[in-house]
Amino acid sequence: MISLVPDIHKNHLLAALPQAEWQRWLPQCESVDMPLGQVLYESGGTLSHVYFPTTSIVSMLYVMESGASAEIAVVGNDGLVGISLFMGGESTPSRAVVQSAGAGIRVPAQVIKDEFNRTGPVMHLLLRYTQALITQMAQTAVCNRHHSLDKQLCRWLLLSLDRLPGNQLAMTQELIANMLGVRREGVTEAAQKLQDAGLIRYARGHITVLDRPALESRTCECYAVVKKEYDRLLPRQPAT
Amino acid sequence: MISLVPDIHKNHLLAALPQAEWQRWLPQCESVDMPLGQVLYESGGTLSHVYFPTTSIVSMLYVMESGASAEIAVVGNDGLVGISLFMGGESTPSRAVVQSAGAGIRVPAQVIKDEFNRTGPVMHLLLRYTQALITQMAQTAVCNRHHSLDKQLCRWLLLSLDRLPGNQLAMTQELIANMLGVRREGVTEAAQKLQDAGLIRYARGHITVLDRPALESRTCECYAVVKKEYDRLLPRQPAT
DNA sequence: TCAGGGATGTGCGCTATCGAACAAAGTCGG
DNA sequence: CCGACTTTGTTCGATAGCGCACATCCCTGA
Repeated sequence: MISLVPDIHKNHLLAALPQAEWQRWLPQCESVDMPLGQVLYESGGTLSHVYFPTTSIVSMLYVMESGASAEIAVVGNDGLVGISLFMGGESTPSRAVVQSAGAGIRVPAQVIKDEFNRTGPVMHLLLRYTQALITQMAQTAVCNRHHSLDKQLCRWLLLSLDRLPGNQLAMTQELIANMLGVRREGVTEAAQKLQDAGLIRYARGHITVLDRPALESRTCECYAVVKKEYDRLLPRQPAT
Repeated sequence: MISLVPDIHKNHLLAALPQAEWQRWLPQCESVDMPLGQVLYESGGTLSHVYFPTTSIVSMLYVMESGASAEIAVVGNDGLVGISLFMGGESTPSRAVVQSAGAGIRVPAQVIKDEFNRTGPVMHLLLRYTQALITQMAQTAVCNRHHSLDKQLCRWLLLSLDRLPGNQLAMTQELIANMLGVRREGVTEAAQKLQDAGLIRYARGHITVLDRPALESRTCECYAVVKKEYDRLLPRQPAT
């Protein structure tokens, strides 16, 4: 019953599967609301479901003993949250938090494990997605090391934008600072530069991107590396 | 013929496999020398073999347009180089370089793919290893963001040491700087502190760790997080 | 309509790290 | 044993980002 989960094609990963595949587990899918700040899982915790965001964004972030945090990767309508279920580890030392409110589709953990273990197209798609995620994490490490906050903010905006419909995102500077692992004031300053240059407009937790190409020209190479790898590993034409 | 590749048990990943598994592809294994600086694969390049280091260490690093570099993960006798082969991407945007000369075992790409596709214990072990590697990369990102060079150097020394036999490593400060993505002078300074404190001794490319516990107490939480996750995902008792 | 609180703006001293230039010491081949 | 090269040590000014304190602004709800 596709009517049960009309959003299923809004998640690129699900959309990329041959019908025959996802129709099998469609009955197990469930549309869920994902409010800002919701913690999908805690560091070291077990996962009851896998989440496929459709109009939301989820951050994988690591929270240190000191309370400081850093984003490791971002997942939106291009992917899924909970790879450790099929990778075999069952948990990870990071936390998954809804960073931009919206909707998603969730599937019970056992269902995704069973699908994975059929070792067919689903497995290979999930593995390719995992590799794309690995690239994102690797590039985050590089970017954290070498690039200025200004550039990192551009990268972050673009990565988020790519994973949402539209050119807006609801996000305070405070939250962005937590993701990037920097001070809120630093984000204020960097965002101001972008606003002064006419690339974005923001007000009290709402950011609108006005000039995306300019944003791309201001970011570091990291954004392009990640995007290219996602496009390579997960082409958007529907399989079949 | 185990005599062909006597070192096979020196790689923990291989050692963790049930005999029945690796005996199947043992004939395809090949002991190789891995000299310092050898590039196992280039960013975006294809892999002809998968490498299981035994007494060597391999760094996955990303080299930026500017020439600056940063290590993403380190692989030693605990793992393998070339996960993209079975993850389905065939390549990655990073480079794999031998960081500490030694030996390893290599297996033709097709063999590892075939083994993986049997979807048995080999596959699950490789996936769990991949998840451990993911944790390492994630923690690298966090560490790059928040921790001082001093602490990062300790983490790096410990991670390297864990992946080598003995308590020595052959490594110039210049090379370490490339891995950490910092200036060589910074490494000199940090290493001096450690030497003054009697934790290590180094001379022209040779580092001896004298007081490992002290090193562990000086490092950041990142080391323990990674180690714990490796131990959890890849317990050392031989399977079967 | 007014108070309260969330969100953003600003200034200031501080520190880690950078970039560059150069010195000293150890190693190796001839 | 000598010279060239590699490796390590030192200094100095520049700078990005930090931590803190506080000002301002604007939305919301009573």
